[in-house]
Amino acid sequence: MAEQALSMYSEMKRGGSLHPNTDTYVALLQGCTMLKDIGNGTEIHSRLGELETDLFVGSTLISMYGKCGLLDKAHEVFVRIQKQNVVAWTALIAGYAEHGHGEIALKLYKKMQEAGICPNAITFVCILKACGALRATCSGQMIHAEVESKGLMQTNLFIGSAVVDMYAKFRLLEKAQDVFNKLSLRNSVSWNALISGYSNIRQDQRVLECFHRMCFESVFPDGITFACALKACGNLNDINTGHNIHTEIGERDPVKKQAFVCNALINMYAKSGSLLKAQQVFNSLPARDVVSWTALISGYAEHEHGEEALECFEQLKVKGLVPNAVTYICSLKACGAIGAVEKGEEIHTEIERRGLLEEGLVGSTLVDMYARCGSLTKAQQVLDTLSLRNVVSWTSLMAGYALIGKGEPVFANFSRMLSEGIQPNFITFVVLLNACTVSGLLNKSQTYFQAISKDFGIIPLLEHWTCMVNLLGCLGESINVENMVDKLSVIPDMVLWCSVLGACKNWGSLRFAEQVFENIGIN
DNA sequence: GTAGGGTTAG
Repeated sequence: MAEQALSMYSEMKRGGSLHPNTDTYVALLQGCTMLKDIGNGTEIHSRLGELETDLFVGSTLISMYGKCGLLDKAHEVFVRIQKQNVVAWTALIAGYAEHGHGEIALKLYKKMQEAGICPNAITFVCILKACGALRATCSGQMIHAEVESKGLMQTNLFIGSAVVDMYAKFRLLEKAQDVFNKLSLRNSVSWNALISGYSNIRQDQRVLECFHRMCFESVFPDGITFACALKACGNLNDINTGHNIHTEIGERDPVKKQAFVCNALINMYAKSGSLLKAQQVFNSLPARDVVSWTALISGYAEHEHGEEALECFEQLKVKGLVPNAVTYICSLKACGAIGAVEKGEEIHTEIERRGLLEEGLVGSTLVDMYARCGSLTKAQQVLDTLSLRNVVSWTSLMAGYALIGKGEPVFANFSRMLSEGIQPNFITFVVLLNACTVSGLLNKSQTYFQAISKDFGIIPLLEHWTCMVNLLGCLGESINVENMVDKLSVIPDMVLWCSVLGACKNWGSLRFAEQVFENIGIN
């Protein structure tokens, strides 16, 4: 439709005899908005002349620029409109709300009311969205109360869904669920608002419960519902449900053609380790975007197929696609896993060239890659250049030193990390205790072990006890191992028992080994 | 006749 409108427009320009009216221009600009065709949109705008200030044409222009993220242009048009009504205001607010400028959206909302214009249902939807994105809980609750008092919650499904979505974005899922339960009508959008909320806080079991419940209540899931459900299956390793959903999608024509649904399928199989299925779905796609490739790379990288992951990384570039930050992160993980340091260096150069080093987890993954490959000098260099050094990047570096048997730099970097005001996490302590083991430092390890709870308020976990048992075992402190097992504040798992048995084997403590086997229940 | 909801790779 939109394409047709634009080709009619070309025809009109060629003929030169047609005189489009406001309706024609509104339709044309809507076409450009749908196609995100800002080139044609701007050209049409330049031909408008006086018509630009018409309320209908002007509002459509604001919407077009707003949706395409050209907010300054949207604002300029808004100012030139003679008498802005609620539609013009809302179109402008929507633009800001949709492009991460919730703060401005809220300010405009206030100004609109100061100008004597009352918000309507659509304005509320936009402003609820802005509150959700900003995590503006106070304003959000006030707006919620206002729409409630106007009785809009029960009469307008858009509003009901927007309120559920807002609380979900606040991560107040109990509240979101509460609002949802009180809705008199629910459609796929209200369900999706709730489901995506659970999905974002990784309540994957809840996601699937909602999914089934929704189907039971005869509300048809759409592409977005399927995408959330598949993500949950991947996280839960629930390949059965995932496969059932796959079958269901195959029977639903518009849904199975949506790119993001197909990508969610690839991801589900890849995450659950069904790499063959992931590759099959991938191969069957008519068009593959960078997300499809990245989902596949991630699957290979996480399941010990580093070579395949890097092969995909090359292929995607051959196809003319541009890797993004997530693609680099997954590919670097593959390099770290198989020790492909040269490939890692190549990717590093690419990241620097494209200015992506500070994006998300790119920097810490790069440190981790060098550390795993044993290139500690490079790892240290990268860490030093990062403007934001977090606990993950510090710990990765320290783990790398421990891995090659160097304890001293682990302790030195730990001090530097603390002096920068970064708090260690439980993995940091695992690394520190391992460093004590490789350096044979019993006293130091005991100091760190005590510091876990005393200075940092973390309860020592299984992993920390295992480190201590390993250390005592290495040093031949068999009596201390026995004492430690008596004092455990955690329920031992097989990993810990194996460490204990390792210590027994080192020092020939057959008697204690027999006790261990009794404990595990093997005689 | 102009403005509005939920989504995939880390």
